Amino acid sequence: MIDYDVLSVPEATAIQKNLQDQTILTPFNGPINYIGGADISFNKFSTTVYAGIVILQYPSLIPVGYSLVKKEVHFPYVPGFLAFREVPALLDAWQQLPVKPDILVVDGHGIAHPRQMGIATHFGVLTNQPTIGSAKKKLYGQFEEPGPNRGDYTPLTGRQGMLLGHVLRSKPNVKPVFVSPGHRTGMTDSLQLIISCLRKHRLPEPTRLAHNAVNQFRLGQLPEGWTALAV
DNA sequence: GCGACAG
DNA sequence: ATCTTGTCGC
Repeated sequence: MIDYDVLSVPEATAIQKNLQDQTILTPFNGPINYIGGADISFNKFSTTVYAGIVILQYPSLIPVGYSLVKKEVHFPYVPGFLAFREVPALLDAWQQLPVKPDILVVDGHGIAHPRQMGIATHFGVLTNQPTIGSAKKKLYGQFEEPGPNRGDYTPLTGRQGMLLGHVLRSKPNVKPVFVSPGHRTGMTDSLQLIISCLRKHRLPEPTRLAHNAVNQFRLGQLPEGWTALAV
């Protein structure tokens, strides 16, 4: 495995281009018993990142456990290269899972990226696992504001009008979220799955719970390692 | 040169 | 991303 911490942006770009043609975007059919949510948290100006993956039952969306890992990172945050900063820690959290979820929702974009290699796609290709990207802000592409009701959505397009994902109104009166396929998932199924994960909040349950977990972990409220919940 | 810019 | 008070709306 390449050491992301010592890469230059040009070298990272070359890696993205290489991983790009390994991406599989066929629709996800398989049944879903467990779905995962992945996110990262860190203190400003610190090189320590707190990564976590939460596992939820599907379709109840009841959390059954979480894998938390602390790691040092030196690759800086550069728009378009988020994966080189967060993927290493997420891989540690992933390997620590006793059982893998059927599909994973990553906080960030999938193919809605300049080179179609957002963090969800990058992580998916490396682990060969089905992933979906769910981001709070646009990185790349054009779109029209979706309607006001929960579930309303509009297409996110790139060069030549290529469909990269969707802009989804996850809740009334809040900014929309950006959904795009990561790896081994398609455009329609990824959008529908995220819609099925919406409850009372702006963010879909997998990433919302992952965000809560890594934040509590960073604040010392939760222990590192794998923790099974009593459900 | 100017605007955009995941976390 | 994180920091951080009050305030508006359902």
